Amino acid sequence: MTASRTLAGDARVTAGTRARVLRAVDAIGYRRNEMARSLRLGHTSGLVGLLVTNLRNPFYAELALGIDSVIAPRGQKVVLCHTAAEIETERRLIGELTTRRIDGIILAPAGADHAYLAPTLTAGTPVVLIARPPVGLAADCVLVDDFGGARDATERLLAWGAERIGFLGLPPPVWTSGERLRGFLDAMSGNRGALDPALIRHHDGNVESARQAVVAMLRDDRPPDALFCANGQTTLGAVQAARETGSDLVVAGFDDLELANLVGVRLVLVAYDPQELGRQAAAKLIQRAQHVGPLDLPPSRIVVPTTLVEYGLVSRQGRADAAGG
Amino acid sequence: MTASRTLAGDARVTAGTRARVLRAVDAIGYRRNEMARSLRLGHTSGLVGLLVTNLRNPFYAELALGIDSVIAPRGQKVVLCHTAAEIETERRLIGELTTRRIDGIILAPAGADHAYLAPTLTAGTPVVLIARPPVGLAADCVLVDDFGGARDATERLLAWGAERIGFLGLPPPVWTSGERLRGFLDAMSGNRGALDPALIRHHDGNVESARQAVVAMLRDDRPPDALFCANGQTTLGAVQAARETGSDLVVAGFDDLELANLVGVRLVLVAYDPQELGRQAAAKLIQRAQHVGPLDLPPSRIVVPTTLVEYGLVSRQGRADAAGG
DNA sequence: TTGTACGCGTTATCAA
DNA sequence: TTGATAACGCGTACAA
Repeated sequence: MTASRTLAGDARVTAGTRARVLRAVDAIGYRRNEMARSLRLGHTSGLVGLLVTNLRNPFYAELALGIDSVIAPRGQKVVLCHTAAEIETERRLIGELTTRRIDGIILAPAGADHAYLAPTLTAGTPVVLIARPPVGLAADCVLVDDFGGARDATERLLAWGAERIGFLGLPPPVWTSGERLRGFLDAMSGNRGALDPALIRHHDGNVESARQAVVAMLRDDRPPDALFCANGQTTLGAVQAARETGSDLVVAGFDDLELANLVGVRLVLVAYDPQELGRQAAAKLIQRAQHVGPLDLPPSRIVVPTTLVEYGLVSRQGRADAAGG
Repeated sequence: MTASRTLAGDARVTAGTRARVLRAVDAIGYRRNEMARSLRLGHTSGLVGLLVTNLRNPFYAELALGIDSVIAPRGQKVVLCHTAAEIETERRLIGELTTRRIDGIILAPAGADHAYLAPTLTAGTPVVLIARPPVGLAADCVLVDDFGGARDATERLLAWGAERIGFLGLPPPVWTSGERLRGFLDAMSGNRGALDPALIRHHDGNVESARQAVVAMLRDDRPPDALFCANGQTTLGAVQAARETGSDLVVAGFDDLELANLVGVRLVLVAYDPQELGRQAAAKLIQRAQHVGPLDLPPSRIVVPTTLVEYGLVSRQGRADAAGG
């Protein structure tokens, strides 16, 4: 129909007919159907799937923002899916997304084995893994420098003179916690005297379980004088525990913290830019979508760097007291 | 084709042919095209658009989670769009979403006038506004009890014995800040002596501008002894300023805070459940989609309640010191 | 400049 | 039980 040409901005339409078409469009509130358009044109959906395990973690909101900043200028949008860390949910959602001809998937995987994604990749839907490397699969991933960040933070604790350093994180199956433990141990290898295997502990993953674990450590006969916390929730719990027990515990942890300078605990935190992870993942997805065969380009592993941020103690009088007193 | 019937689980297919179809499907990695399917069936996209002004605000992540918890069991998904508080971007995104036959839109509007949404509504796409009521439009909305929360928190400051209470928020065009100012003034009407119009101020919206504004107030000849902060960023800045100047300022504020008990400032915060807003908005969207005419059901205004949370001062020795010393 | 025919991938309907 | 045909709304190619 001529209407199609008019709306497409085709020059071969009389000004008169164009006006008539536009008037009619306005009258009936016509909007062209993008689904039908995509079907005819062989387009994909213009949607990028983002699957996350825990939307409450502000990390994922920042991640989404980074992705959006790259894909929105191309007219693409983010479909946000919450897997609740359930592998079955993750698989089902991936299936539903691919049948909608999604442009690509950015996945923070729940499970340790990602082989089930192979058919999705060979079917032409690019997948980029976030925060964990692929296992049993050749796919792109964007990681945080978990090992280096943990090592650097631990070395800072040693430089501060810590003599008994503990480690608290999530149980081993979680890849990031494992890497952070490796980084911790690497730093400690230079000062084995400060390392007591009994001070390497794990907790459930929420703030409260971390708090209880740290309280238990602090009330022990030989409490640590410093603690490395493998994730943000752990750090929150540790800070609460240190204040609650009146301990002088010095804390290192992954993920930066709002108001960290005011919590009354000496801290060194591993900071990184979650938006940068999103930007890198989205860019890789776009690059991958432009290549036809999945193996034109070898799978890449992009590592986002970390930095340390120190927080001393701010006294009630407003002096920054870096000596920890 | 018989393949369609097989995949649809139609009973009128021989076990033999069914097996042959499934084998072929497996061999070529066939996935049915949901876009074509929707076109034929007259379905909508199964997507709900969520447009937010600032993804970095954790409020929106919680909101998305609440929405997802209601729509995911129905097979729907959230399309997340970041408007960056730009009205033009908001309008463009809404246009792009409606052409994709989106099931509905949940919008945290950037501007004050929402009349431009009327065609979208009459075209049959339900819209629910979040956190701000519609202006120039008959549409559903889900609000926080901004007025009541602000009033309650201010009354708590008065009950604590505050004698000079300031107000800091975003400039008037922001509806929520206006409501919170109304609530503040309502509470103060019972104690006009504590009210000094010179202590009602506004700032830009980020933590740093709030901090500077509060430092200025505290260094004034007649500083406030308590401050109501109209949003979360404001509260963060105020807490920093109070600690930095060594002031005994007591702070009330909207939005709860992580580690609020440790920041060394006596606080009363207005808390609410952002997930509940999301659930309510999604439920309303679904209800609206089930009614054909836009006016079968009158537009509703759902208000989510708030609660107060008090934080005293925790001394370094671990005592909770509710007297503020 | 405008209208007609066809096909994108799928399913409803009817014929075989 | 299976295969053929038409149609969902749109855009391309060609005819008028």
